[in-house]
Amino acid sequence: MIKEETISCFNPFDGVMEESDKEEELDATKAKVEKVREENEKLKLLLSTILNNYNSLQMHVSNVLRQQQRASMELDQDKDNDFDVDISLRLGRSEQKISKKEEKVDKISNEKKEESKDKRSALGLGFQIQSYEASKLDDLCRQVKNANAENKCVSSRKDVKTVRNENHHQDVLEEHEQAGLKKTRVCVKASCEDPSINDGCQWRKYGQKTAKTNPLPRAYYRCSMSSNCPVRKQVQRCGEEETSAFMTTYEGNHDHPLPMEATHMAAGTSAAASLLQSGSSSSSSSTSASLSYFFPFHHFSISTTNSHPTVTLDLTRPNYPNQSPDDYPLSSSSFSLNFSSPDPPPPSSHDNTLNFSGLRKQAPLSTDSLLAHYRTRLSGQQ
DNA sequence: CGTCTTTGACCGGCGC
DNA sequence: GCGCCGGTCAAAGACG
Repeated sequence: MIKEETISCFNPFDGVMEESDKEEELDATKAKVEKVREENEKLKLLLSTILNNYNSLQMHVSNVLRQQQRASMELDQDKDNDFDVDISLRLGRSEQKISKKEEKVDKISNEKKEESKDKRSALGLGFQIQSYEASKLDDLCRQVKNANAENKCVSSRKDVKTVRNENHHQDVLEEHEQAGLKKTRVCVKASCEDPSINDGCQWRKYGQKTAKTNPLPRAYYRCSMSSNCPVRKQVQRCGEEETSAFMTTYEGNHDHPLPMEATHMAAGTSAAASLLQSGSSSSSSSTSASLSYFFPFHHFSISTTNSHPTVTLDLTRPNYPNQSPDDYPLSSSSFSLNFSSPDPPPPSSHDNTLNFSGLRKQAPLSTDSLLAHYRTRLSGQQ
């Protein structure tokens, strides 16, 4: 190579020129190489920064998971101790013994949860954060319970006994019945493509009727997760114009454990039922705030129709008053329902209606989306 | 074959 | 007492 160059530079005139050209070329190439090296260093630095960020995020996620595990363990203990207390319409866990069949159902639902967890994220944040939030919900349930207890203490001696009684939710039900009131109902109005909204439970349809007041048929379902579960629900379209909105009415107490997806709704509806039980006087800030926590962006009201004390939760009607971002629930976007329709419902024909305002605004950037964001950046850089 | 849905019949509460 | 109406039952059919 050098020899060839020497030979080619044999011409004394051209040789000087070519030599200086070559040197310039060499310098330019060296400069280019240097630039590329610098860019390479920069890219390396950027990559290491991203990797550091990713690692720290992973650390954060693992911390969250650890906290969640601790919280869910406490949640289980609390459920065993006092979650069953105080709530008349309890769609959640009960004290009754679980049959083998129900255990099987529970196992299956847990397996399904694992599957869906994997689908949501490789790190499984969706489900984990739900259960982390569940511990918070449990705390709020206790707040509702305490608020109810305070109200009861004020009202009468008999009620004081009732509050102290472990099964006082049964007493409250009896009081309702004595007063001519039937079982507590919780209506949930939701926008949904499919009337059989995914509320975490398995339902078996046992009837359909066209009510006089509404030309659209009303479907009757009973819970099929347990053979003796007394919980019923009715599903009815809200009107011809709002074909995507359904009113789902829940009635009764589950006698079996529920999957986590169902306990979210159950905790909220239980809070609603507790609010009802404590009477119209319970429009205290704590109880309404608790309901706002369970159904953060939506409108809810209490009414009594045909002797049925009813809490109506309107998930089609956003309610976004002012609030600080610190008040965001951790994973409000994990709710299983589809809140697509912003249309307000027709004015309620119910009487004795108390309205409460939700306290929370928009869902924060979830950890899932944060991870997705980082993954996109990583894949783009590498 | 088991499970679920459909649908007409039936029952009980309520108002007149 | 009667009729209306909401809710439930249960047989038959559909479906996987």
